[in-house]
Amino acid sequence: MTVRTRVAPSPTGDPHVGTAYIALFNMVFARQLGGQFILRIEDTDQVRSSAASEAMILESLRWLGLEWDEGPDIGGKFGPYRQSERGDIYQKYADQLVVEGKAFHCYRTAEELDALRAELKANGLNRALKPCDLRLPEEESSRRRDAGMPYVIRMQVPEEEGRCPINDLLRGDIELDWALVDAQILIKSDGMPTYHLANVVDDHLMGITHVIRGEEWINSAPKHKLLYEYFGWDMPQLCHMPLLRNPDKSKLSKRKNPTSINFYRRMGFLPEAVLNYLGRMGWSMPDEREKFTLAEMVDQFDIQRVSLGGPVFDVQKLRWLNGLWIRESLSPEQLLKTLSDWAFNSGYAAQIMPLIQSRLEVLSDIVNLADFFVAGHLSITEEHFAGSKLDTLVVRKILQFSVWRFETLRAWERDDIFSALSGIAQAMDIKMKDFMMPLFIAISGRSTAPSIVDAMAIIGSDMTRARLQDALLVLGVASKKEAKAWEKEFRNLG
RNA sequence: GUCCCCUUCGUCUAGUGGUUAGGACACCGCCCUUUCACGGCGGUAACAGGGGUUCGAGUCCCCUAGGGGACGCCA
Repeated sequence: MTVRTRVAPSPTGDPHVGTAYIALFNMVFARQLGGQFILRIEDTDQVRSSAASEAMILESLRWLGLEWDEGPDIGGKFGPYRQSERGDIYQKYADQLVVEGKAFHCYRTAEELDALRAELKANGLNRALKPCDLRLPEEESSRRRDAGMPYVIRMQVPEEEGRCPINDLLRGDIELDWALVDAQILIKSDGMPTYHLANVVDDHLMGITHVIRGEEWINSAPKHKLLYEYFGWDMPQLCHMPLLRNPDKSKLSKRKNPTSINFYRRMGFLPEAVLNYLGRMGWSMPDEREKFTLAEMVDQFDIQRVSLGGPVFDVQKLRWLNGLWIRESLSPEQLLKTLSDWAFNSGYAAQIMPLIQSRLEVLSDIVNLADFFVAGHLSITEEHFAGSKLDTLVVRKILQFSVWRFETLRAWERDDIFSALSGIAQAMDIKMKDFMMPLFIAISGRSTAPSIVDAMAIIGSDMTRARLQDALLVLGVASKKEAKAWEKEFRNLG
């Protein structure tokens, strides 16, 4: 028996706690039954990730204590489906479907697709785009082909009404409407496979027997099932886990919560505690104990004990559990080692030294100079911003725009951060000195501190974001009306 | 809007036809204590609503409501 999970990379390499959550349940499920657990980087979209961001994600998952098996070599190891090494294996299978009439080339442009969707909607048809919608007159089709226009390979799907039964390990049989299943693209115009094709082909080649994934995938299960049928392959048993939620019950998201494993690591949570907490999301030990190790979870695991309501990720309870781990599972000697491994080591602390050396008169000054490098949330108030020459409204915008800009930053490095910030300052026509003041306060808690851009790079993107958002909370987050206006203004900054 | 999934204290959950509906976080009170924390003891607090089935329903069925998700050349 072989279980797999797929992790989607993010440009900055920040692994989402939701990813770790799913990975944990995959691993525990597989290990309990003595099977293999395979982790694969999901990246058919070359824009999203780099080798560096993938390495970061895997490193974070290892930090948590997750371990996975290599799995069979199907033409490439972990990593993106770079066209040179991987792309062709999917192309082959897609071509096979085309030959068999189970997929077809589609020359429709993005504009045409928009129009077709709008037309369906205008006609009151709640139906996905079907092969018949996409069909072009034969001459037009060949004209585009001869002109060398880009095309995609789409799968054939049933056009008639009907239901597709899907079996879920936790929910039993579910029926979905074929009407909602579109002629899914299998190979994009750049030659890369989509998740749907890669997923099915990979899982088959790797002999995957069970797929545990997030609930958001339920709706695409019919496509996957159909592909298995087209290929004549056995379909793995599906199991959809509930989605982790924000306190407002929406799907756990970066905008409302720190979601990166790296944030919790920087914050000083122990990996054992984080994993323990994730294991309590939607699952409980038979004896209801709150604290348990990964090994204990593996030992006692029963997938049927997963409860289906989407659990709210409660940082307060995670803090309590982490405290329990610190108090009960660490000797004073181990605590010291844990602390130095965390931040008082030559890796982390060494980065700080060049920034503070010129400011130090006596060594004890370090506490006041560098506290914010090891702190989590800072306790700042409105008064901290009193020294700024700028209007509070402008200060709030600076903070918000910075947060938004950082969201699109590809790499979290000093120079990129600096140019992002100076770009905003210039566009807003604010002197760099005045522009940076609120950021100094948000990040360090003071208006005078070592280079704040360096500090941001050191404390990491999630901690930076969290502190900026804390500051925004102090000064007042944008109201709905403001948010709309600000977003427009932000876009126009260029 | 359409389809799918979900619904026990504010939050995480136990519960698989008969329970005073249990535990944990948070909150409140008391004790311990030079303070605070830890720890100990106690308290407030939940079966979304309505219909069935049944001697009996948090547990099974139906309807309604609410929440979430999906409707991409993203995964």
